[in-house]
Amino acid sequence: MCHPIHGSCQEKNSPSHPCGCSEQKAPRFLQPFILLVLKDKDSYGYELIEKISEFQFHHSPPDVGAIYRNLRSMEKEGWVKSKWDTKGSGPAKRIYRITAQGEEMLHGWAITVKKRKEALDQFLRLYQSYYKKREKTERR
Amino acid sequence: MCHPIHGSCQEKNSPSHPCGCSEQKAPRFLQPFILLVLKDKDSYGYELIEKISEFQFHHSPPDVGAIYRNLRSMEKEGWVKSKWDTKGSGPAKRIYRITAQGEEMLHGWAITVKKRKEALDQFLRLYQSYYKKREKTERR
DNA sequence: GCATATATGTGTTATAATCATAAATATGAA
DNA sequence: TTCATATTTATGATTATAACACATATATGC
Repeated sequence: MCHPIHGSCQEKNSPSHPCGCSEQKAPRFLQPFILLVLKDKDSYGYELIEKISEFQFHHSPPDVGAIYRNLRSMEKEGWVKSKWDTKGSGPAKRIYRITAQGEEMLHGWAITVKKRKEALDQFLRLYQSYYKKREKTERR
Repeated sequence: MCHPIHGSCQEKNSPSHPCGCSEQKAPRFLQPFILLVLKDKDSYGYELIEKISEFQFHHSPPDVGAIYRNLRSMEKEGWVKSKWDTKGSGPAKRIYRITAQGEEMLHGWAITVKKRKEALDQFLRLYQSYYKKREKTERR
């Protein structure tokens, strides 16, 4: 198996593993979404949950635990770094910023995401050739 | 949680669950690919592995165990049905055919796949707006 | 007979998702 | 000033899934 955040990935620098994640069999995409949101602007767990929900990738908001655990392990791997923000109202926030390494990771993820998207396109084209635009009319 | 092949899906007929799978959080797509291939032509485990590999959805062929276990549970659910084929050379093949229920399932999957694809498009558009076509030049 | 290709399966472990809960801090209301 | 609520971070436990490894059976060609 090969998932960088859990450190079990062999041959991280092989040509087929541009970022250590591109060749995963069945990745979920919480990590790259976190990285992409952070690329735009430093943020923290609670806010990330809201922002990622807007992506409609996750019909329901991503799991709270998953967000925090991912952030921590991503920090351990060096893709992001955090500092406490005690300013502002409410409890202190742990603000995350994407690192240079994290951006490298994001580039790798982009390749993975693109491949996946193309496969889904291929699926949909074939599907539509079998059932001409069925889903337009028969949506319950 | 909601994955039909493992039978843990609550409220299968709710409006947000058109096929019992459309609202999954992070589905992998082996099942719909199997169904789509079967829609084209009856097939069996070993052949499905080859055909699905060609989809380049799975950079490496799908797990052998996953294929057979999925086929068995899909049959239990009624999406496909099988019969032994002893004709031809080599060991007997268990030939699968998609059922009417299976096609309903496939329609639901198509909605899921489309949503997922759109989210990935959204990811890629944002990504490319941050790094103008970086992956074209900096591919290692 | 024996290696090999084809074909179907099972067992186990590693990883990830999900659900439940805890705990701390500020805010506003009673 | 106490109490409920919103915000924020976090952990524990359970289940689901993926990945890897292995086992079995049948034909085919040497």
